[in-house]
Amino acid sequence: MDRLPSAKIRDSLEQRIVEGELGNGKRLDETELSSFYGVSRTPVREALQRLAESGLADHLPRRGTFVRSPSLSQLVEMFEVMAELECMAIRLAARRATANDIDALEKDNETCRAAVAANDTKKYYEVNARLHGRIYQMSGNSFLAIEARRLHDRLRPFRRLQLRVRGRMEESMAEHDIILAALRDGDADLAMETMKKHITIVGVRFNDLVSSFNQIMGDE
Amino acid sequence: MDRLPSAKIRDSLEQRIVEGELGNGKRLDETELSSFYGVSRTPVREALQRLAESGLADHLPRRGTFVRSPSLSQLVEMFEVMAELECMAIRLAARRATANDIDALEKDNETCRAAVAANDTKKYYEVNARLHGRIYQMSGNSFLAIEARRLHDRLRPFRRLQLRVRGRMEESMAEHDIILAALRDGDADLAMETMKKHITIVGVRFNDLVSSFNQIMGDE
DNA sequence: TACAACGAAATTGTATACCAAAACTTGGAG
DNA sequence: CTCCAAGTTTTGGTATACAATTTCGTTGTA
Repeated sequence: MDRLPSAKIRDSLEQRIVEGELGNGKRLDETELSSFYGVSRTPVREALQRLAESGLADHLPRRGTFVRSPSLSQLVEMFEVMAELECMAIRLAARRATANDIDALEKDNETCRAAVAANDTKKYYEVNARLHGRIYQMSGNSFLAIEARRLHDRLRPFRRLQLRVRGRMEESMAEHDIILAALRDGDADLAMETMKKHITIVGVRFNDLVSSFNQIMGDE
Repeated sequence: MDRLPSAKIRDSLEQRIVEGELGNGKRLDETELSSFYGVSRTPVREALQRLAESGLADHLPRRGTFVRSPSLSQLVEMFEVMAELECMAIRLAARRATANDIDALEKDNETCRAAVAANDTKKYYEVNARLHGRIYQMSGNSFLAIEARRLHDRLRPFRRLQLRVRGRMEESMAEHDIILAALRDGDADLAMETMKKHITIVGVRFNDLVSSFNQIMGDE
């Protein structure tokens, strides 16, 4: 699998954006990026076009391309949609999951729990993402899986908002437990209900959210 | 609003794809397109990158860019997700709709009904799209509105599948009526339930679907 | 100081020419 | 007919040039 430089650049930029290295309206200078990646402007421009198309950047004609960090209200909207997609995935997964699938989830969940105990947030995020990705796959709807993963990735830098709230990490683990148990029982309704609560940030007090948000975004 | 040539080409290609002019794995030749649009290869290549990113085309390294027509199973998956998004939109809209909003919907619905009576399918599709778009807006979640519209557009050439089935058009109108009435009553549950039925193609018999699909796609 | 106008510098968008690498085509040879 | 090799085509990318704008800095003025 020999990917093209332009595709690699696109992915690298995506990663650097969602990891926060390039944040908050940062200008993506074509010549600067071409020297950074050691290529000419052409592949860089193509990468930027694709970033803009996928919504991670904003392209203003003859002005430049800028990292698009969603506003707080857009962020809430995105989480609202994410909750719906996760809900849908778990509902389908509850119908289609095999014992093997659920075992794999349990395993991830235990790894997650260990990460919480060890206070290893990096590990937690990583395994958590894998767990949710597994659920998307288990839904049996590959289009849903792709879209959910895309949105999940895009929300990654903001997901920690959910965990800033005191005790949220333990609560989150408890929700995972309930969801997995519901999956084993084939109780789609309980799984959905818990998942919606699990994802949504509506329950987070608005002030907490705004302050965390400003911390992440650099406040200005 | 002076758009760039590359953006215009991208949109033109998108339109030509969803309208069916460029269908089913059609190769998008860079030099051919550049002479067609009277520009050099550069802006064409950028337009193709964006098309591929948005999922309307497939980009195979060093082989070319091809119109991506979803397989039948992918199509079912996409409609499944579409139903979920529409459901979500109508649920939110039921909470937030003003009398004015609903009046506008009623007006579109009447225009729709007239189009059905006159057997004017083109008009029907157009107004139907406007009506659904209005519901997305009414959800108050602009991110949902954008995503729903994007998927709606991508499914446009296949939406007629739903209407191929005998009597589906009248049934569809009846569903619109129920949804609007439910909106007026603030009955989100009824609106959602009807909307889900309205969008989903699961109810369509599989054979009907396959044969219609093959007709559209050129069968081969 | 504040500010408006003007011009220089920088950046984007496209054109053009060119080339390497990979894929496709074609024309036998067996 | 199948297989293989040479030639052709197409893509991905470099380098360069240049028009269209935007941005920035400076100057002149109130």
